[in-house]
Amino acid sequence: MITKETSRRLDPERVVDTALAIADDEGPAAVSFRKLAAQHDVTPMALYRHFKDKDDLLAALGDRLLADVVLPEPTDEPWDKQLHALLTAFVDALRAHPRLADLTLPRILVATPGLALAERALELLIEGGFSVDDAAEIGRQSICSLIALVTTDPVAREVSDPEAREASLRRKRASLSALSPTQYPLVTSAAGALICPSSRDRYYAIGVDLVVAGIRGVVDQPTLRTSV
Amino acid sequence: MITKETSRRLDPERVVDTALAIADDEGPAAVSFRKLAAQHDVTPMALYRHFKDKDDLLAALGDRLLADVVLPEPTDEPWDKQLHALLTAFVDALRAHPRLADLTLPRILVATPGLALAERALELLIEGGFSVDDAAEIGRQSICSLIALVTTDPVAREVSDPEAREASLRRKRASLSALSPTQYPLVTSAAGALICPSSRDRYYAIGVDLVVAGIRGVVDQPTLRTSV
DNA sequence: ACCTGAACACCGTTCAAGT
DNA sequence: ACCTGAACACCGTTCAAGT
Repeated sequence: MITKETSRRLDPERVVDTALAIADDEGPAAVSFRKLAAQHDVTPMALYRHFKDKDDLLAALGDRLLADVVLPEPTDEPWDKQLHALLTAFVDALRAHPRLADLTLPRILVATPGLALAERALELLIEGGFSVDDAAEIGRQSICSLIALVTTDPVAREVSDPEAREASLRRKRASLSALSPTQYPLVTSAAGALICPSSRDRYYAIGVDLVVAGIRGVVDQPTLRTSV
Repeated sequence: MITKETSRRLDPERVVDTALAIADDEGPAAVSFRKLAAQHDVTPMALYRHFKDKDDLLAALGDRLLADVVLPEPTDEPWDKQLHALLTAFVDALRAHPRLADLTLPRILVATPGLALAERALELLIEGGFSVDDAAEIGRQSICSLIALVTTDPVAREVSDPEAREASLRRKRASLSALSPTQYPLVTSAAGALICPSSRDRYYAIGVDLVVAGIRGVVDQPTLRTSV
């Protein structure tokens, strides 16, 4: 029994692999059908058999990231602790690909791992006392915040080239230290922390803490009571 | 005394005006030097006298948005109430241009209105009990969250074309209602709220509330005490 | 200083055609 | 079903040149 790989010269999964690699170090804008085709010894048009258009390819990248989310098992801890663990799992998956984190948003309610995440988040929020609709709204916004957290990861944001990265940091530092300390006393004295956080782990820990603390603080808050 | 407009055929501010208009309804990617040049009866290359490159043009757009921020006067209310007002002012300026909100992030510590906002935010956070460095970190993350809030504004996100918008909403609703209600009971029952929030004002109100509640909840929290 | 013209090295995507 | 070839309508940007 011989493999029937006669007609399938192109494996879509392998195309996504190389797209992921390109996007990781040059950003999603640098991913092009022409580049991918060249790397797979094929005409650009061949890709259209496997991806409807570029958006479809990027959607596949988003699905890849979501597939890396490992949901924590339910425990008997309070809802907010479990939500914290759930959101940390989400962030942990995205952290590996900071430039692509955005791509997950439109895929969450489509890809299976995204749906599982959403379902569990709603469960916990409702356990926390939110109505179904409020849970949906709060959950949506929390996910957006965390994606933004990853997207703006100050460590990974710059180009992979470490020398260009250093140059950009120096430029930022210079522009801040050129400011008048009497006009902007706090901005100038916080320059270091504003430009680059002390540690990447701490950055993400604070990010998730802020989101969960926000949710905890907003239960039974007047804004949610507003009809409309 | 006659106007000396002999040599300046091209007014950079007017170019930014039309770039803003294009970006507002087709997104920043649709802004091109060639299109702008055509609309101003000039060669694409003429723009390079006024903008170093496309990034420089987009930076000018970011500055435009920041210029619309109207900082509230300091009052004698508690720090968190004042911070709420400050962040609301920021969001209010960005809301007018949801597709461009991202462009402000790299300009905040550069443009004057952004610096004023940052300085005031740091003041209030320090008044709230944060160290200078923690205030910087928390402030940075809060701004990122709010930009994401605007960027993902579910009402304005889709194309301006209201018919295409309706079609996209229908497609999303259909994809959610195709899910198994036994497997995803909450996602399916919250479908409406997940796809589109009830009101735009409420959406933004909840967004700012969440951020401020998060900050309030995180004062004196263990994560911030971690050295490093 | 400000603008033009031609050119280079890219894009996504359509359409008709091959096997 | 899967891939090719040629073409269309775009991009940003460089370089040399005009006034």
